[in-house]
Amino acid sequence: MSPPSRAETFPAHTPAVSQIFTTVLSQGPLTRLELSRRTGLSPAAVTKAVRPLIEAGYLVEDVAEDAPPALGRPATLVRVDGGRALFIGIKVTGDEIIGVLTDLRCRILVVRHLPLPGRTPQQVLAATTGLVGELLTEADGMDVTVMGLGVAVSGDVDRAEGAVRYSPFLEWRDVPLAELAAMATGLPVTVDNDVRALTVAEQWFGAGVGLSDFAVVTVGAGIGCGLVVHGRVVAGAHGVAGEIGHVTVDPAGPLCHCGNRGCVEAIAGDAALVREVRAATGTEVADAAEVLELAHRGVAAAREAYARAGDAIGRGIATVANLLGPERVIISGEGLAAYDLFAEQIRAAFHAAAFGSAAECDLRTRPLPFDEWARGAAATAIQSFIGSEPVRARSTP
Amino acid sequence: MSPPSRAETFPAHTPAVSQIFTTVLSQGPLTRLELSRRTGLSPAAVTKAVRPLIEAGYLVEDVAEDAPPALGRPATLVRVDGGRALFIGIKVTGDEIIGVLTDLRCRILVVRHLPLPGRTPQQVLAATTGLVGELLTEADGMDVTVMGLGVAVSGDVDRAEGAVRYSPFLEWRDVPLAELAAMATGLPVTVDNDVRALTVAEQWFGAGVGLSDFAVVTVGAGIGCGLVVHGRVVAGAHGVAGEIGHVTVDPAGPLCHCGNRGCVEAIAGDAALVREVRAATGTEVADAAEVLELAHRGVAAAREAYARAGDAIGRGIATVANLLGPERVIISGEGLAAYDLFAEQIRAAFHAAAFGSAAECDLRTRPLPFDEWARGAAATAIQSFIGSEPVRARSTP
DNA sequence: TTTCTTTCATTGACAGCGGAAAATAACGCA
DNA sequence: TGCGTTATTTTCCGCTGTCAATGAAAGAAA
Repeated sequence: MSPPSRAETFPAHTPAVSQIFTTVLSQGPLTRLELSRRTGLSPAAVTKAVRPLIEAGYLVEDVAEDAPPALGRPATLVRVDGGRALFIGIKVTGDEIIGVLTDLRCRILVVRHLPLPGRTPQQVLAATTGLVGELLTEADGMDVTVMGLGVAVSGDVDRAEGAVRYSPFLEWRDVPLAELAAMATGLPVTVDNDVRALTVAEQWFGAGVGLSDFAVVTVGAGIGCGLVVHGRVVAGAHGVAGEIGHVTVDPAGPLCHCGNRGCVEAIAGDAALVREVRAATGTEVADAAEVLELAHRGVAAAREAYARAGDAIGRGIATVANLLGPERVIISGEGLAAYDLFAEQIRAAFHAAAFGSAAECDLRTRPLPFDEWARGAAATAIQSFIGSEPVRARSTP
Repeated sequence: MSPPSRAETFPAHTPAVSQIFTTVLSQGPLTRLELSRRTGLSPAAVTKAVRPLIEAGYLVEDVAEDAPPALGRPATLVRVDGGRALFIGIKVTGDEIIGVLTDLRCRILVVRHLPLPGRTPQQVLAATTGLVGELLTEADGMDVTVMGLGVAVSGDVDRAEGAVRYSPFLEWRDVPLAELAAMATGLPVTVDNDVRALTVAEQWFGAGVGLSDFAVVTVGAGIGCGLVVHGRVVAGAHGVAGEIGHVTVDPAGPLCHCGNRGCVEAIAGDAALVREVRAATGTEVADAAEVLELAHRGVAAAREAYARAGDAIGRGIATVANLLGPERVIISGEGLAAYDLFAEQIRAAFHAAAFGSAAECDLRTRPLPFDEWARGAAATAIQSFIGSEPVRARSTP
């Protein structure tokens, strides 16, 4: 039972309050004066924005422990009370759904997997509802309310409407998933594309904190990319963006399922690795994990496949860097388990193909447990909860 | 002599005033109510924002001429008084500078060309000062003040600082051009990259009006690209962005001056066209104009060169569309004179390589007289004058 | 101990922006 | 002349963030 004096909603969604909270959330404990510097608000405005957040229990004060003996009044730190609210994130894949229970700081508390009986909206919705129920039961013991549910799905997703426009993988068209899930669970629901959700998580809680222009590249079964430009995740006018997987790197390369030749994904995706090793060795290879094992055992065909994959990924990243000039590119995804096998190739290809000072972009890798996809979904729920949705009038800015 | 009651500075740079003025400037004459709808402001706020703009003479009222007999009080249109202020735009090329005198609506009034005696900052500055002087003389007869000077230079330009970081073409490094030009001319000066300047012009006065996500691709000696994402021109963290010319479309293609193979520019730039035709026919070919003539006369080698160029450009545009999902791509540049020769190839290659609904992007061509580059420079000066510079605090948005 | 100095934080008066609602204006039409 | 209708303006009001001064909490100096 939470203290009755605390309202269960977030304080007013005024710009300053949202901005202050978001800054504390992503940039760790900060003093008010430091907040003032980072946000450009006056110290007075910071005080006024912090107060309701502390009263509502979302922020707490904290004395700096390892404070070096400094002159003047010691600063009090302000940090987010992660335990103040809980969120659930769900990632839908082809054969299972993964759910996480996180706190307000998007730290994973519980992970649950559930196999999918099928891929129809009804089946996925039923499984989601079940998994959410399990996680809610877990949350019951924690005396804190679950404030939102985020769902991440691959494909063309309209986040504002909470609808899946088209998901080739699930074979869905125009499914109002947010509405359905909200009805079934009673929670506020956000639905977003999986790569974009992961990008939000990186932007707020990961390697993208404090950056206004960066990219996340995921390597795995497919090759995906989330872009942050001018501090906002790029959604694309037609729901498609960040399709680095279908950037052509070699028009004479292997055929891709999209119909073209030499897409990054057709060279560096899991299926491509398996196919290449199969063709080169003549032996049956089951999956990417086996290719990885062969490569680590020193099998030349497998190592070469990884080298080609690294080259394609590096070129793809260079294309992103040449077009957008991001400060950083975060390379992640399940395929990163094999990072030692393509690291060198990625960097070499990137530096060869990056134009001018685009090469100064910081390439950084982050291991990505599969759960992180679900965490990304939770991050979108947190974003929505604290009301920092990007909304703008329809005029020329 | 301008009326003494009119202040020579723009009314307060409050958000609403800037937004209203920008909207009227780019979306033509509008009624106040329509402005309210387009900006999301209340009708009252529109009235209050419009008044000081009218008092200062930047906006004027206008009765709708072709008004269909409608019910109720007839609306009064509000439009920008182009004659209220003048601006000068300068484009620096390798061997000459081009200057335009424009009105507040960025309509070109006078064009002047001046050959460059050399490329040192001193020489370019002297020529610029001279050309600005000539244009100021022209302006003298118009009884209106020149309010700003914009300079467009190719290369890595830091617009905020008004400095040219690195221009390979001019062989400049860290030239504080804005400061120098301001000293020499006494005008407020903006300095920006040439393609970005052109993009600003399209965003406010051209085919990008009302769009928050689009791209401008310029075809000519080089292949350039300006990107608008989330309503703002992309500058790139390291000063480089939009380098579509150095996106690889064929790793086995011709060597590019950037050191790589098969860049768009290495296939579709003027130099590439000349080189290919020269190699195929064995005859001497002077420049791109001659290639164009040969192609129009039906010479196969020339037509094929254009076909390959169109293919490369189409693939490059598809890459942009796959990554960013723009609503529209505006194809422009001097090379567009040969558009009939590559139109088909551009579209075919684009549609083949665009992934999913990225193909819904609207490809549109705009002829670009060379003067337009200078007009772009003037557009940056106008933008700066009316104070809609994108400024944001350094926190996570 | 007392008093400075320094830095962090808060307060309270205040200005200005933008919103809501009501009033006003300018028509066609009966 | 009134009435309905749409556009615009006015009036008032709340809210947000700034400014300038004040308070708070240390260490340093006297």
